[in-house]
Amino acid sequence: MSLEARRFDHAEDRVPPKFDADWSLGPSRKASVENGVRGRMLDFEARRPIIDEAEKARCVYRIVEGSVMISKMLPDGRRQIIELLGPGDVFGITTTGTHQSAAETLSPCRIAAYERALVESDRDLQLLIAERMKSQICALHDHAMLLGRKTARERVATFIIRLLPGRGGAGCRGPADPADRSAVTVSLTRQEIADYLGVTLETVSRAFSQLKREGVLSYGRHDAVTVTNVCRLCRLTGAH
Amino acid sequence: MSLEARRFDHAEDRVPPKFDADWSLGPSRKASVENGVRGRMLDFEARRPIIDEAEKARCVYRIVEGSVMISKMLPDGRRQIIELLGPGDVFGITTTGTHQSAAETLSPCRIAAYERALVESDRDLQLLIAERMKSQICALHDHAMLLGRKTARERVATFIIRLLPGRGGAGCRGPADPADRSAVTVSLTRQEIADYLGVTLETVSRAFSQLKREGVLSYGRHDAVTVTNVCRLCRLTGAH
DNA sequence: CGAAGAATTGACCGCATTCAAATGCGGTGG
DNA sequence: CCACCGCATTTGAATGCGGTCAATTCTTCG
Repeated sequence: MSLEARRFDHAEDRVPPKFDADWSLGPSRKASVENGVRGRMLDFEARRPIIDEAEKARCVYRIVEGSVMISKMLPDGRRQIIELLGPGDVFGITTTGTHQSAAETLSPCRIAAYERALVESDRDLQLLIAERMKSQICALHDHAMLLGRKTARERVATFIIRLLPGRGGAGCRGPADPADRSAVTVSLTRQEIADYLGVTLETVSRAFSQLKREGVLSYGRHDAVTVTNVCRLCRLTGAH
Repeated sequence: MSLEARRFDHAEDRVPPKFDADWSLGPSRKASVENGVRGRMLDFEARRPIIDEAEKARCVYRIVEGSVMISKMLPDGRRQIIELLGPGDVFGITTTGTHQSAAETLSPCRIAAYERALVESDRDLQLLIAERMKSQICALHDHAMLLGRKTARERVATFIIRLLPGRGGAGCRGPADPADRSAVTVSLTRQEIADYLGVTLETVSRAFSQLKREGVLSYGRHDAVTVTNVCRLCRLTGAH
């Protein structure tokens, strides 16, 4: 159970997003929204706020490129990172007129912003968004299991496995290659990983160190990790 | 962090659902799906499994009446209850062809089951489902915050507040009525509450007892709780 | 009334948090 | 190139919240 009340405010170095006027509203086309994107296109640098918690909800957003984190804070400063999103994922969805969580870029991003009115009038867009919501719901389910029932070690193992595209899920059945290595870039700080996994940054650091000591991971720079034994890591996630 | 590996199998007393042949497929009508419900109508008694984890996904479900819990289990028996759902909520959504979580009724239920093929061909239905997915995503976000960052006491307080319809959210600003009581029925066992909140049943029990001792709650039978002081309880949730 | 299951309560333990200090790394300017 | 600074990370030691194990009480139901 985490009680740390450390405060976070990246907000002080807030910068207005530089966005191209690349938007083509026009009459609703039947054609896929994938290609000719309606709505504004926004470009952000890494670590820029996109949505503030409690901000008035104007748009729904869809990531074209880059990664974004969605988070919430309690009044005393405890933060939980709710989702880590990548290309295709949507955010800024709310049932009230107000956003209930904050969004911030983790890497340079290209993001499509759809006015709420536009979304409401465009069924193709609604379905595009709905489709992606489904997979995000599944991810939220998995994450609830992690947050509610997994040990710190299992959380970290699960986190790293998720960074390996295509591994850990359906691809990781049985003890495949014993000496099976794979490099990943961890673009989050220990604090952010901790806030995502519902533990403290010290606990995350200890888990990384232990996995390194045990020969499951190896890394020099903190963000360039090599998973030395994918299958062993997989068995540490609690899910297998 | 929870490590208990108690096993749950309500499944042994499985009973085939008695469902009326109340379905009216017919050609897709523009009219709201709310009234003339397409798809099968199923009736369940309380505590009946609807979906098994890892079951092949045939249908998407929508609750007409009653309440349902969605859960997941780790191989060693740790269980997490992911969502508690009521009328209007949808479940059985998955991106793969397989369900990734189990569903079980908590009360007698009337549930609409839509064949996946039907859903894919019916845009009105897709939008109806999408609309509800939005609010469920928001609930999942809130729950992630609870699971990741709140203390046991705060979790229980939050849980009880959520049972009070219309309270705790937008309705609970400022110290309103000081002596403000409200009765609720807790239809979950302590074990289920625990699995929902990511703690043990003993911890839930202790939290209830403490709240009772402090005069925030009062109850004789375990499931008929009166919140003696709603606002005080609200302040214990960590969200205010 | 008695049995079975749920809930409560107590005692002890352990994992993760908390507090604190040391180390490592990247950037900046002399 | 190196010294220095700021920040993230690592590591250590102590504390405490919630988990675990176990015994008791309460409730329901046959």
